Amino acid sequence: MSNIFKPYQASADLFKILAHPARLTILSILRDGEQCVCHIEAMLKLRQAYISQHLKVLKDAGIVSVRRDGWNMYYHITCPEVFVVIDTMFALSGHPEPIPHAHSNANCPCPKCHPEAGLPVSRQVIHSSE
Amino acid sequence: MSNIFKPYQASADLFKILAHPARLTILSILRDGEQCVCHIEAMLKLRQAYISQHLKVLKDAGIVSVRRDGWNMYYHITCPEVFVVIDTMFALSGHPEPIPHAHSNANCPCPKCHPEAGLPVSRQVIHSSE
DNA sequence: TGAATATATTCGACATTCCGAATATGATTA
DNA sequence: TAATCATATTCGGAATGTCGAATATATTCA
Repeated sequence: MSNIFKPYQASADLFKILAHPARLTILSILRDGEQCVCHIEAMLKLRQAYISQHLKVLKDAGIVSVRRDGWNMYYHITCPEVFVVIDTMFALSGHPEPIPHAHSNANCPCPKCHPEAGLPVSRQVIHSSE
Repeated sequence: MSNIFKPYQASADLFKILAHPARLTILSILRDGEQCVCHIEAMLKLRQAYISQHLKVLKDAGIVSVRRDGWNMYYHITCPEVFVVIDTMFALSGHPEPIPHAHSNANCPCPKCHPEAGLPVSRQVIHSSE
């Protein structure tokens, strides 16, 4: 492509990665520590494959990495600097400060959130919150 | 779309605007003051219509505004806060500080750069720089 | 080994963006 | 008014992104 664009190509590419609300939401969930896919799934109530696709984009961009633990894949942030960009943009678009990620352990079936951690999610008892 | 994304939609939209090297380059030119389209054209050596298309995107997003002066349209930044985001991203992608925009007046035929300002560009004498 | 589980990949339809070519618009000068 | 000038818009094809459905993979348990 045009040679003039060269210095801004990398920035533009990274902006493109951030230009999707699903990915921004996923990053906000990973922000305060690693989470497995099923946790993200439970939080966002979105299809697993859909989340996996976005996680792949983030991973290919070097923003997150994965660690396997038994059945589960735990994703974590490897480039926390992106949050400086994201927070600035978030403030710019009307939000004074980042939204804290509410870990609603009660409704999340993943082994990290659930008391009976380690059991297959399908065998865990979901505690109704009332 | 999904309700969960709502808080991040505006941020994602703005990221999308910034996710193009041509637009980042144009913004860097406008950074230190308004410029007419033909100045941008001369700096980037790109087709006029192409630049106009990107300027429209930036204008629709509320990042720049236009002022007419005779034949020329002068664009200027109306949302300088975006540079906080851009600079942060630029630093993140390997550049310690923003690239200063070199106004090479000698080669730019626009009325703002040229000594015989006010004449149609086509009638101006381009001073070779040697 | 085979079934169950969490997650990943592939495929395809659809939407959007990119960008060149051609043309239109609106201001200015003769 | 007609020609000229800077800039804008429209159109269309190619490339890319989105996202659902189906399927594949790797791990663990029985």
